[in-house]
Amino acid sequence: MARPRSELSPREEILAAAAELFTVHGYAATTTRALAGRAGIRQASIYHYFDGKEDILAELLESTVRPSLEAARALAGATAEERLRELCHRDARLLCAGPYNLGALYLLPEVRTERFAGFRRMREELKAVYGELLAATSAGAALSPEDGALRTDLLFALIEGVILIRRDTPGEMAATAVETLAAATADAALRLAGVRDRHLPGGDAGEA
Amino acid sequence: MARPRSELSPREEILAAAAELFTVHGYAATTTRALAGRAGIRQASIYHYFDGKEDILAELLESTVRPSLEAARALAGATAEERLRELCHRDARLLCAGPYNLGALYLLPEVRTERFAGFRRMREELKAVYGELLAATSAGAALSPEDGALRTDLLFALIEGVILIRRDTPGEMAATAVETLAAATADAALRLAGVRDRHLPGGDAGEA
DNA sequence: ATTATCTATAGATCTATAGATAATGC
DNA sequence: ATTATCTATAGATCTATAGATAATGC
Repeated sequence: MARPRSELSPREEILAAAAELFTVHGYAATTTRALAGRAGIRQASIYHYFDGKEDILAELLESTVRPSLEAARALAGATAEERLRELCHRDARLLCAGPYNLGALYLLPEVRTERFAGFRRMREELKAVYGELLAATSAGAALSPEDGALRTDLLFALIEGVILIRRDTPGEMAATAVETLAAATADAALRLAGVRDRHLPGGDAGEA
Repeated sequence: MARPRSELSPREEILAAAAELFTVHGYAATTTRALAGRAGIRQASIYHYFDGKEDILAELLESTVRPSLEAARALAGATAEERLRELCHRDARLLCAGPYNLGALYLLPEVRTERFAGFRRMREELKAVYGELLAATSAGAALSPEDGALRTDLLFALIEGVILIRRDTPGEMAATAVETLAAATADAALRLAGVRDRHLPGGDAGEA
């Protein structure tokens, strides 16, 4: 139709609208009409690009974990401790950067339904990587399998906790604030994991 | 009407139904009809007990943080470290005990609306207690105000992360599982806070 | 011929209120 | 007289589809 009111294709426009409205108001409370309004098209035109409202959320969810999962499989650090820090730092940054709090989509109650099992599986895989890395550290190796699983849950919960922190912060975070939070989260995650910091005897890595 | 189909008054029956349905399906996706059905009454009868659907959620939210907040103001521990552990342990237990994952109500997108400002204020007060306790520990006292605020956010995020952990656990947690998770969460929280465990050189307090 | 878009609407809800009826407590 | 409960429904949506119209790409 050659009416590019912005850089984005209509399909991307719909996804951007959904990213904003689903994260702020939730899935059920966001009508297809509101979505269309924000995307600059008519309500019915959404169905030319998506089979239904659920498909929009599914695409957003998967496009959000996929980069984390792929990055998790290609970590550069030499030791398990270094790779774990790298993973935590990167995920924390992904969660707090960008114009919308996309991680908040994970929190939506609708995500528990069968339709989003694909997303949940990817998220479980990501968590499994955290578990393997933790088990490969000297602190993690000292734990029983049950305690290791428990600590993995807590570690992963802390990373996802960044979503909650961001939700309480109004507006988009500045680039420096993103870095500060990501670094502090990685530090906190390693302390939680029980990894002793070998650089500074005080305990804090202190990248302030 | 003298038809107590259970121990609960109709009003409590409605709140119990809402606790279940709001935590599982969310607020917007739960209809007043579904609520009434679960409570064993007719849809319109809800309005005899509540002014509207929002009031039901508001009551659930406030009745969930209030105990945490009151307990936070009456901690028994002698040192700040002990009181912080006590607070973390108690909140973690409150979040993972009970038949429904009531903490999941905090995650609902609707909670950000003006109607629930009262709840949000109470939650902020609870977080402030965490911040004060952290600052009173030797580890916390060593931090700049900014780093202290950041670490408080992370500490609080970990505690609320228990909600996410529980959400991934099917069914109600057994009493022993609740204790294990609450203790592990408190341990993890203190490591995150930077509090050195003075009892065991290994790092873990280990109340398993 | 296919792709993109729109208007109009079917069909299914949903919240909250109106108004009736019955039980309860003075 | 008040409290509890019900049936019925007004009024407002909401999702998805039908079907028309126009632009695009062979």
